[in-house]
Amino acid sequence: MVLHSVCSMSIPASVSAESQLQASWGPHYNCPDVSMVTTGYSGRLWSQDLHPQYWSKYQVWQWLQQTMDMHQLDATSIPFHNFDLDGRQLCSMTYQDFSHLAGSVGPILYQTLADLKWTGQYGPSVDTFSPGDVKTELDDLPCSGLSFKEEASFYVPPELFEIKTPFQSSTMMTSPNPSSPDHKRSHNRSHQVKKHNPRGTHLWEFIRDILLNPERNPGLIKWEDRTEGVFRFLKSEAVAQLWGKKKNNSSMTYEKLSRAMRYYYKREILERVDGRRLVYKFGRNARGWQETEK
DNA sequence: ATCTTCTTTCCTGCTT
DNA sequence: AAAGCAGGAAAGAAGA
Repeated sequence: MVLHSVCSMSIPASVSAESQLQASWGPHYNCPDVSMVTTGYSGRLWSQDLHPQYWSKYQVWQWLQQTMDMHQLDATSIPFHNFDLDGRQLCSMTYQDFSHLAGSVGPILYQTLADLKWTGQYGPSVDTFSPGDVKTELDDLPCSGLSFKEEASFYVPPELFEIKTPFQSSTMMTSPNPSSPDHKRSHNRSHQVKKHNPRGTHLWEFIRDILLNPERNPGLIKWEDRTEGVFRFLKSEAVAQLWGKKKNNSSMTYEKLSRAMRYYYKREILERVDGRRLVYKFGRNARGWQETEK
């Protein structure tokens, strides 16, 4: 039980390239501490006695993470990099600023911070802003509350590039380098997200997010028909490796990944595309891939 | 403790 | 022949 790792957002001087690759920027991916925080939450979630005004950037991020967690929101639905702010800057943000920077989650963050500023703890906002206020049932899927542009603007499959965001550093510290199958199993699903998406990013979301970031998708997957949601794997094994890396499973292959993909047919997250190798199509239950969500 | 969900792993057979 | 597809079966991991 370690709260230290939670978002040990301080960036250690020696973060290996490998660990960077394993990291991701959101709890969505493996920020183990998140659930710890949730678990340990007992009325007063925020342990800092400091007024928000005096928070460091690190503390701002901690607060962000915990707030998302508390509201059972997927942390991928906000661009953490937009919150590279210290407490003073955070406190000077208006309601509109929050909405602008965090989309549909903005009001929740604004309200939560407002409560915190005036009461020093999480108060009525928890009830005032239930997740249902900003989420629909279908919103259980990450990013679904945002438009394509919004999500594409901030989601960055961390494995695909080496830019280190502050949040990445927090997660990378806690990701052991897997070397054995046993190891991989014991660590990969620890806590990524919560109730509505308990195991963190699903495979189809991982695929979707690669597709939504063509500028950082080095020819792994491409759209065949953007409006119809048809896409094709260009480097099937590379995608599998990335998926494996994300799950701390070094033995992932496209064969196994594709089996998981085929299970999506039944759930209508994917539709079959007959006769075409490596081609899939998003189904009616896949969310967040459309340019303009219906 | 048990159930459920979402994979992961392995497999056989088929198709391209 | 190799790679990919289809889908059954079993099991693991973790949340409810």
